[in-house]
Amino acid sequence: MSLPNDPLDPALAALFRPVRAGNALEETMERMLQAIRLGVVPPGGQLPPERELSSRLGVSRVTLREALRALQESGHVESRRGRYGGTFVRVPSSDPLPAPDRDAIEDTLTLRYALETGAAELAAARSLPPATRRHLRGCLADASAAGIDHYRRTDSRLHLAIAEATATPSLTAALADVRTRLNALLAAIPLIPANLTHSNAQHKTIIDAILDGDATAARAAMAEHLAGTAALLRGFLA
Amino acid sequence: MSLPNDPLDPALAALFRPVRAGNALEETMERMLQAIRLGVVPPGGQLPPERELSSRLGVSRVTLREALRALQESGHVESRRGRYGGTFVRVPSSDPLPAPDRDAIEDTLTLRYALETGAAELAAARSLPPATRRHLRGCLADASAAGIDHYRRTDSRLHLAIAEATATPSLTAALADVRTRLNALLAAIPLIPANLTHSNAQHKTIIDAILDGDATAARAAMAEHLAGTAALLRGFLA
DNA sequence: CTCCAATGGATCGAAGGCGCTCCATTGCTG
DNA sequence: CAGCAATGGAGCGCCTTCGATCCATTGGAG
Repeated sequence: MSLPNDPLDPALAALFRPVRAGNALEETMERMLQAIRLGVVPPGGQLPPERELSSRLGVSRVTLREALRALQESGHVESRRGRYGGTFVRVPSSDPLPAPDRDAIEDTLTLRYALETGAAELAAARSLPPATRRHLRGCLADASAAGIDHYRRTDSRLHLAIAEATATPSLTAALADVRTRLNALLAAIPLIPANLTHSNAQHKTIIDAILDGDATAARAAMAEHLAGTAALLRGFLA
Repeated sequence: MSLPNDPLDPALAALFRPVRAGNALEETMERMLQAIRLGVVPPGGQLPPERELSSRLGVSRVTLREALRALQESGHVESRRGRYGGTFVRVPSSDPLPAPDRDAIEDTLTLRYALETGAAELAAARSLPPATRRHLRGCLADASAAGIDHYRRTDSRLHLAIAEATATPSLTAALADVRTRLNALLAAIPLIPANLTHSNAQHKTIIDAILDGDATAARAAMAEHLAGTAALLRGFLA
């Protein structure tokens, strides 16, 4: 009649995980940093007005402003008052991220594999509207043209664009999360020009397959692309 | 220098989504209901002690107890005091779930496709420990033996077991979430014996492929299995 | 029979977060 | 040059949630 609660069924552990990601303030800061680090809001770019942001994040304006004030003091953003004022992203900001442990690395890489290969396949299987096709090509061009400074930001945007192409908000959100975790890992290893060239070629293969509507090829190309990054990370962080 | 915030970049929407799932109390209730509905804690089974649960859920005991009291009044659980007391799951409880809209259906089914096919492939690609192999066979047998009353619970457990077999906590958690959303959809359509037989055959194919270590076959079998459910749902809820 | 350990039950003060309202600044518009 | 609109800045009272502590109940252990 009673369960063996000692080793605790892994299914239970999955369901009885923490309900809230902790402090609302910290979580808000984390989100804003995500947007900056992923390059979704580029350096110099303007964040949405506080009233809109707080509403989107489901957080009071008071809390949002506390988060923004902290980011201001840490030099990530800058606020200007008055009409046509706003909050702006300041620097490319190379913040040191905490080094994750081995289990967390495998967890991140495995979840990433499932989500990104799935997204690539699904994007290829859909009939993409012209605007989406343009966006994909644009992100690909940006990533190819990016020097070492902007590479990871444009790379993140390209991968996010693929997720968006599936028109599945949950999938995009999940992938944005895992991407943030991945960037935390990538921050700990050097960016080698040879890898960059290699990645660009793979990106082109992936996007071509998606635009061609070849789901199998898109999945395979993505899998190969991810394997490269995964091997690199395991090598540096093992 | 400023962003086109009007239609709002979908990537921004993905990042600037709500920080907290709302009320801590409601979220806690939802989690407990998940555990009950997914059959992770079977009818008559005992929940972990309040102190442990509140700690796992990252919620104060006060809040957890409020949630439990609500579930008690709705007849889902029952509490007994004293040593060897505890909180126990009461009935199979057929609660009516709110009907989701069309976009939510596609969102759920698409995310599910990405996660479940990924999980099947990854589980097959791993070298599974004996205990995991046994667990998979056990869940398969339970689902096959289950009558119409217990089918969806055992089915949920089987799919969760596949996710657990990947040894990737994030993936298991994500899949548990999407499964809950799926069950909300399934609750709105009838369970047809013919589908049940068909599903059981597909389950066997999937598990066999996983135990054989045939990743490609596992993915394909899972994709076919999901297509059946998806078509059924689209048919009934379109 | 007594004690004890494990569980649920209850209360209180402190902190976090929210909704609301009003203020301050700025630059375009007429 | 005066007004206005859009933005950031700041304060107040309320509700939720938390952490800690103590109480109540129960059944086995000694």
